[in-house]
Amino acid sequence: MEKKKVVVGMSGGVDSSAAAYLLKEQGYDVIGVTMQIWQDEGAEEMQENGGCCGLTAVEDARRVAQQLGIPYYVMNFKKEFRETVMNYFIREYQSGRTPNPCIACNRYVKWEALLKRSLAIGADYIATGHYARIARLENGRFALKESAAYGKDQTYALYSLTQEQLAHTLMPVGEYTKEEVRTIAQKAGLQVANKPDSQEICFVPDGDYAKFIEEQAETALPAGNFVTKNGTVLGRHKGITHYTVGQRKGLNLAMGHPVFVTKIRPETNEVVIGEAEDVFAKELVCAHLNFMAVPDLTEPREVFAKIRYNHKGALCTIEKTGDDEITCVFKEKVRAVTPGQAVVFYEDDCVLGGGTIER
RNA sequence: AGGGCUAUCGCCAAGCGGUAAGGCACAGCACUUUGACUGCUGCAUUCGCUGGUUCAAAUCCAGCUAGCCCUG
Repeated sequence: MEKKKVVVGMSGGVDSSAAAYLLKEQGYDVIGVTMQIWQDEGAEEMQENGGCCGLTAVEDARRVAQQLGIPYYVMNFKKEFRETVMNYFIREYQSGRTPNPCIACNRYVKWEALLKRSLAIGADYIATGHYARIARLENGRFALKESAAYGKDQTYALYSLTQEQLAHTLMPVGEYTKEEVRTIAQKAGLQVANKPDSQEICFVPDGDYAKFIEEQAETALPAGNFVTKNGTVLGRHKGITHYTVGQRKGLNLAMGHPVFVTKIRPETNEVVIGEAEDVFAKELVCAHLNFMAVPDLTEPREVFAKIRYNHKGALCTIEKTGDDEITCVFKEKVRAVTPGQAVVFYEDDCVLGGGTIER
């Protein structure tokens, strides 16, 4: 019988390289693809920028593909990335919210644009080096399950995948720990086995996202006031794009004790400042829902919710409070519920679904 | 232009004759496929200025300067 064809998104890093290797071993007809997303042509010295979207990506990925003896292509997704990730990123910050570009990239670029193009060239699946497992549940639905790698699980950033997308996705690395993956890459003789993990926002190489926004938008948002919840003015802020809920550093407020951003009010251009305990909240409301393990939420349910990447999760009760809205009441207060970030619901190690935090 | 008080790192603030605490802010690093949080490290050879007393002064004395308060 004919081998299934799979397109592997190769970043040049260990994980996706190992993924390609594993799939080849498993007998798939593997095609390596690197997505070109934000790099400027001829961008010279972004070399350091390892990881998911760095520039050395193409070079490293091509070498790995060659080693594995699989066809390799570079596909240009700059337009899609620009529109669905960078512009979204800028817009969100300018609205006083805090976006998660990785989630947008997964959703719109990897699992929409890349999948579409891959299917178009005759592939049955796309695969990535994400630390997550895909399972077919008894109810017939596809769902993500947390990876075997303790601190590395990436299901949070993938909660928005649809059934259709999951049906055409493979994540071979999800069965292993990071150490095991490095070992696999080493044994396979891949030179990228020891590349450091990626981090920070790939299209903001120097980490100064606020500066990036100002450059891209070609205009900085106006300075405004830091205020207490009672309206007392504490000082001036540099523009709301510089802040996020729960932030402490960079406020330049010497109050004698640490103070934190509690809320951002775009309407009045105010950034509300409060005490450490003021940034804890008992509940949140999310929208733009996506369901995974279940088709919908018909009655209240007790689940674990992660409200940011690397959040350990907190016990809560979720209930549908609108057509496309869920209210989540936590058993214990959680720190820094931040509009714009995603909340993902888990039952055991299985992703039930999630949404975008609105308030 | 009478009287009193205070002047120590960007902010707050210990110190009271024996050779500059601490907090906040700030910086760097670590952590991290988002933003944050967190942790670690660093951060006044110098105490408004000028003299004096003393083996030794930020600490005592005098003058000057500045700010605050009260009384003109």
